This record gives sequence, C-alpha cells and structure tokens, in this order.
Amino acid sequence: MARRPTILTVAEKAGVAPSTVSRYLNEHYVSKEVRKRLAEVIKDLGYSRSATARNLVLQRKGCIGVMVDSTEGSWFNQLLTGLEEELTNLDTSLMLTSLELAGRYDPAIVYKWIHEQRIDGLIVAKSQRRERPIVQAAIEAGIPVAMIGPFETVEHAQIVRCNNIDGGVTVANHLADLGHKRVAFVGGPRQSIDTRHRLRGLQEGLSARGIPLNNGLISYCGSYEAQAARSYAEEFFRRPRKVTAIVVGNDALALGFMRRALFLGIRIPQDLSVVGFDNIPECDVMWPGLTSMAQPMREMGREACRRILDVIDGRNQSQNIEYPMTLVVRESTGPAAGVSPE
Amino acid sequence: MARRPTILTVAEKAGVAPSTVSRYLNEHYVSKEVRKRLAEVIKDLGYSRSATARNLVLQRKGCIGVMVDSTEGSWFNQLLTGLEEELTNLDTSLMLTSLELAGRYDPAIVYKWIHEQRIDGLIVAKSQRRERPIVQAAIEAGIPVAMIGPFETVEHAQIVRCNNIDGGVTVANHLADLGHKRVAFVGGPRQSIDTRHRLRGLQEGLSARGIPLNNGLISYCGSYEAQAARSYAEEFFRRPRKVTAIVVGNDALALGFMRRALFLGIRIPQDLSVVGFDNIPECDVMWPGLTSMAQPMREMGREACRRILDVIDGRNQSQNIEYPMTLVVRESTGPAAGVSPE
DNA sequence: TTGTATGCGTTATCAG
DNA sequence: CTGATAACGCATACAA
Repeated sequence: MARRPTILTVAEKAGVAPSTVSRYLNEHYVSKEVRKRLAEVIKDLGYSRSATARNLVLQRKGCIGVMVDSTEGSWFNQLLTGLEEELTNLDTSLMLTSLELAGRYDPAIVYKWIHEQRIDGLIVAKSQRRERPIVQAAIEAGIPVAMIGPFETVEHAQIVRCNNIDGGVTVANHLADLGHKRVAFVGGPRQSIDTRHRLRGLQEGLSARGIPLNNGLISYCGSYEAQAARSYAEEFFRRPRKVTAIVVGNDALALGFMRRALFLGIRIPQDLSVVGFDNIPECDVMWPGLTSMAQPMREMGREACRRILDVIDGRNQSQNIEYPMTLVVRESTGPAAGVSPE
Repeated sequence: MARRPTILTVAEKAGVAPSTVSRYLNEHYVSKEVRKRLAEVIKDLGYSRSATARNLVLQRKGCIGVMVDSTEGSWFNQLLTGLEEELTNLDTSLMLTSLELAGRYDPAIVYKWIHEQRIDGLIVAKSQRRERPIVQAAIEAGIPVAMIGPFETVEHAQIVRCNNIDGGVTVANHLADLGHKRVAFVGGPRQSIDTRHRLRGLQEGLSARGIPLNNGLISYCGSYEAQAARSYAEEFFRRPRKVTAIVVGNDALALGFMRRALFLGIRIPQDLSVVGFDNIPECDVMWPGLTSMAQPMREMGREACRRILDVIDGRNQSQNIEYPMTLVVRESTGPAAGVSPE
C-alpha cells in the first residue's frame, strides 16, 4: 500500500514550497492561481493533513475531556449527541470519564489528564460541589473549562445552563391552567442550584396566580437518584396530604416517585398530577408518560464544545449562556379533580 | 509557566542519552542502575511523555472510532461505560458517531475517518446490514474492526456477542417454571441474527419442556424501535389470543409493548407475563419492572477495545467471543393464571 | 507573495 | 548495554 501523501508530496506536484501549502491549508495569504492549483492537486492526491503532526507543532492534543457524574442516565446521553456532532465537525476527539466508574468516587483520572496535559479543554457535565477542586485545578493549569448545568457558578469557566427559574414559572402556569390549587414540590439536594431555581420559579409563578406554596409543601430528596424518590414517595403517601399535583426536582426523581405511586395503586393523573424536569427519553417509556420541562441538551452540548474551542483558538468568549426550557405535556398531568391522596 | 519537561530534559538530568530514556519508557533493555536513576528523575520532574509525539512517529492516531446506529437508547450507554473504562487505561481517545445524527442515515463521517486515517480502529455497535459497506471499507483500509452484537457475521472482524440461543433457553425455562403453557414470541427485524437466535433458543427450551411454539405464535415488529411494538401491541390485543406470556425481541420493544398494554388496561403479569432482552436501565424505571435477559455490556465494551488494541499492537487475536446472558427477574413475569387476553 | 530553515517530542536503526 | 542520528508531518519566523 502506497504511503499516504504529505504536504511535501503536494508541494512537489504543484511546484511550490511546502510552506505555501501549509499557508493554503490554514487560509493564509496565497495567490489566486496557486490556490487553484493546490486545490486541484490536493483533490487529485486525495490528500488530507495529519492531525497528529499538526497537533504536535501547535502544542495541542486534539482531544477534549468530558467528565460527568455518571454516564448512566439519559441526561448525559442527550448531551453526548451534541458533543459528538460538534467535535466531529471540529475534528477533535474525546476522552470520557464518569467519576463513579468503579462504584466509588474517584477523580484521579481527571487529575491525570490535567497533569499529563492530555486534553485541550474540559467539559464538566452537571458538576457537584465536591468536583470543585478538580475544576480549579484545570483552570489553574490553564485548561479551558466549560460547565453544563453546574451545581454552582465558578469563575473563569464557561457556564452553559438553562433558565430554570422561567422553567419553574412555566410549570406553575401549566398546573394553574389545569385548575390545581394545592401543589407540592420535592427537590433533589437542597443546595442544588437547579433545584433552588426551579423551586423559586414555581413559587413565583404560583404566587402570581394566587396559589401559595409554603414551606409545609416543600421537601427534598437529598440526591438526584431515583431510589431517593422512591423512599420519599413511600413516606409521602403514608400521611394524607391535600395536594392535587406534585412538582419533582428532575425526571429521574419524578419517575422513581411515579413508579412507587403506581405500585401503591395511585392513579396518575386522576389522583395526582406529576411534573418533572429535563425531559429524558424515559418520560416516553412510562405509562402514563411524564410531563416535563425540556432542556435543549443537544444544543447545550454543542455550545459547550464551541466555547472550549473558541478559547483554545484565542477567540475570547463571554462567560455565561442560558437556554430557555420548553414544556412537554404528557399524560402525567391532568385537570385537578378531587383532593389526593386521601 | 515553565515548559513541561521532555525526554531530553530527563536524559540530561540523568546523564544519559535520550534514546536510553525512550528505551526505559518502552520497557526495553536498560541496566538496573540506570533504570533506578531514571525512575527518580522522572518522578522529580513530574515528567510524562507526549502522546502526540509518540503517535506521530508510530504512525498512530491515538484514537479509535465508535460507530453506532443511535447514541440514544440505553443499550449504547452501558456499552460506553465499558469503552470508557478501557480506553482511559490505554490512554486512547474516542471519536463517536451515530449514523442517524441529522435524523437521516449518513455514514459519510465514518468514510471520512477511514479515508483520512483519523482512527486506529473501529468499533461498530449493533450494526445493521446496511452498514456492511462501511465495515468492508474499513477492513480494506487495514483498520482493525470490532463488532458488538452485529446483525450478521463479518470476516476479518473481531466479533463480540452474547449467546442469545442459551438466553432464549433460559427464558423458556423461567416461563415454564412459572407454569406457562402458551407462549408467544415477537421479534425485531425478521433477519436479525439476535432475534433469530433468541427465538431458536426459546423454541428449543420450550420444546424440551413439552411446550410448542408454532408459527401462529411467532411474529415480528420489523424494527427494534419502541414505536413498532406499540403498533404491534395494538393489534395483538385486538384479537383474542390464548397466551399467558409473551417474549419480546428486546427491551425497547418490550417496553413499548407494555406501555400500550397498560394503556389498554391489561394487567401485567396477572393477565400477561412479558419478557425482554438486554436489561437496559429502563427496565427498572417502569412499573411493573420488566423481566429481562441481561447482556454484560460493560464487559463486552471493554473486550472490544482490548481486541482492537491487540490487533494494533500486532498481537493476534482469535476472532469471536461469546458472553453468557443472565436472567433478571422483575415484576413483569408471574405465575400463569387465566388465559389472556380475553 | 513565496521559499528556506528550524523545531515540535518521540522512536528506531545502527554503531560503539 | 548505550549513544548518536534520522525520521514522523506540519507550521512559523525570517529572508528573498
């Protein structure tokens, strides 16, 4: 098999210097004729430049790292689609790690990436507070960082998130429109910025419609794991509460909650309407389907990539961006009827 | 910020030649004393070798491509975890593409990878027949290929799959143990090797227990999309069929089937037991949970990586490997009671 | 506008 | 066993 053509092969065949070819490739100044000739030769030869060599001289890795709590869960899946789309365009590869690979929390891999300079940038998906030191380390090492839906805001990092407050308001209006007067909220971790914003929006929205959401109706699961919501549901249905709808911190929790509710024979939405956040694909798997506020995960993933690469290429970039959420109505919400659970 | 140390820095500080350091790094012959000295210097300096430079001289890319029908769906998610674990160890990055990114079928990206020599190896997850030309192109280009659960067998590729026949037998026994005498099967595409093997195992297993599974009880959805199973369920429940259990080609289909069944008011498993294959996480989201035959996706992903890299490194590798499946019993299967649906 | 020369950090070949 | 030296394929400063 013949060796694949290099920049020298092209230069020779076109009768120009290698550096001219390089300039052409990088869209620097080249005379019109030469440009045309090169275009032809390159097509003839089927030439394409070596990313490896290019990265070597540019001191790059051609690879960005993606760090996530857990790759399980569809939240990440959708994000990945966006990353994939953008990185493929940009001819950059990916290193992936979930921090809970071996079942326990182990950020060592990411530290290794940082120290060994394996990555050109770091994307942190849904970070928690405990990941803060890693993010700091990356920033201090000069590695551009983008955070998607972070637990808390971080300086010197690109932040990509949703407008969870508006999302909460939208949910409030949806429920109010259906005639609900007594609504409960159960969040994930109490400190989670997402949970807090969603709650705040919900409160504002309900309040504007004359519906109170006082502390007695607010509680937290302590985590975003479905299991936590199942336990919570157990307790929720044990003691009678006069609510006709419940808003849950995210879909994973909402689905866990619903599952237990169905197990207990609760009818959804006749006895209780349920709303989640994130619009993960599982919302559609369940019967009844879960009404949810969607994040444009795919677009957010793409944006995070673009920003990272902008920073790498020296194009500066504003720090924050917020996407709107959109309501996806399914079967888990319906008109308020009786008071439930009884 | 100081430039990071290179092999030259190390060589100088240790008073040896760069080539000696290289040999040390690659575990070639080096005297004991020198080895010890180098170990120290390297630790002192915090040196780590540049993957880019190494790849350049070794004519590698340090990246393997992963191609999948669709990254949506948890089947892939679990696989990814395995890939991630192994690639991180091996210091190799990833390029990912689903063939249906833009909603339509577009294998152009993979052809580009192959042509531009962007990847050292290709992992094909759950290929369909239409992907055959791409796989062939990769093989002809000399790129090692590993296929996970392929639609059909391919020469010169590493094949990693499950023993679906035994899996079918296990399902048969599970249902027979529960007292089911009339069992139906609904597969994905009729030609899918997975569907065929699962059916064959099921037939063998049932037959051994004296339960017939004749053609009248066998049908196909034509695809592995949940939507297809919903339509199928619609029809299935329209005309009375005297079966107490149904085995579905995979979990995505089984969940779609169940969803429609629940919508129609069928009680699972009292009226009908349902079994799927793959054990995707959604099995646990649903109520009732779906009984399913699990594939060790994570391990299969790791194995595929290892094989690819073995081939790259010149270590030959046998071609096929088959993993056992394990039964995960949830709530969707129960004792055969009446005859359903009525 | 284009060509020349040099370096990016490794590995491999071949003497010593 | 170890040390020079030549690639690997490209980008850039500088000279022309």
